Amino acid sequence: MTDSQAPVVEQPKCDDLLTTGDMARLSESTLRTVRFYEQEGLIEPERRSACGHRLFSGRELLKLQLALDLREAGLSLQDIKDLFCLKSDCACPEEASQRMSHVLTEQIDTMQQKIAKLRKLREELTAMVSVLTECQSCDQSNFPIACENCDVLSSPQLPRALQVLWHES
Amino acid sequence: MTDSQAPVVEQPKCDDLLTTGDMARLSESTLRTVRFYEQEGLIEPERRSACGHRLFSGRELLKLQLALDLREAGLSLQDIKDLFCLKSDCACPEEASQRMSHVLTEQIDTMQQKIAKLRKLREELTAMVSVLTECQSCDQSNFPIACENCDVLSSPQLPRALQVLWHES
DNA sequence: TTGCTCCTCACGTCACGTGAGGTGGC
DNA sequence: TTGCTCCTCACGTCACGTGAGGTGGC
Repeated sequence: MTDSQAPVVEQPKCDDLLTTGDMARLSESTLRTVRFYEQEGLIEPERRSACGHRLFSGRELLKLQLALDLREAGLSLQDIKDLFCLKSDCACPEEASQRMSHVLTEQIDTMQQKIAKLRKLREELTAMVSVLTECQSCDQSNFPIACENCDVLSSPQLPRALQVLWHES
Repeated sequence: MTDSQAPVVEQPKCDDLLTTGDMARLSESTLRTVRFYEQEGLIEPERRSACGHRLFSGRELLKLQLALDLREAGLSLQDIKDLFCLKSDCACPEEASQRMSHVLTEQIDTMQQKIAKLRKLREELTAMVSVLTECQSCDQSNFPIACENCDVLSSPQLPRALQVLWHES
């Protein structure tokens, strides 16, 4: 298994720590967010450099990335903090895995609902764009008054977005 | 077509207006949100009642509902205001339909990306819950130190959420 | 008189954004 | 000396939440 030809010495690399800027770049967030998440107790630098710069481990980058994804999914920072310390707040594996599974299952559920809502809205907007292609070649001079009587908008089941964003009355 | 048996007189019903409370209930939002959206110029009451209560038309309810859905999808109130007055800011149907289609297509795109991100995170959490079922019947007394050497967590491609929320180091 | 629904300030909150002014190593 | 990256306040912003105190019709 060991390659004696190229004995790349696996350095312990215990010092390849990440700066705040590294963290921001690698997580596609901002300096401000990295500092804010530290202040809120979501991540913690391993130590500070001589001149006071924060230095984070790779594990903290993982935590930051997961936290950002969970935020985007709609969880509050408090929710995420609770998740981060759920396991260590438990006394035994049964309790920990049960509580964790319970919380995660709830979150999976609300994510599913969000996905469904987004899909529905996306469908609505897509339907609207499709109707609008008919308007691209409209030759009515009397705009937008003529729209009111236009047969393009006379469908009985006009998508709501079209009613609101295109129809007047 | 007219049913002479039951001549339901179609009232003009020009007065079946909605109160702020009606708007909040029917849109599943709050009194505060309805008033805030009015203040920001997204909706407008048809008139006020004698005692100063806002009275909205059904069309404003549609606008409010769409606005709330677009907000949930990630648009800012300014984005939504821009959408609401895009058509009337245009001079001809070609310009209006083209600009509207362009904006909507961009939004559909970002929604698609959001859906993809949510699906991915949901998959990650689902995978984690599935691994956790193995921990439900764990008989290790030495929790959580024993987890570190547990073969359940020794998979080479452990989901990130599991690494962050379950693994210690 | 009591509930209920509405009203207008006005301060609070959450998750950051955005300068202002300063430091330290190439 | 100049850029670059980092630092700490500290005020601003967006989309509301949350009382406080008051009104008006059943």
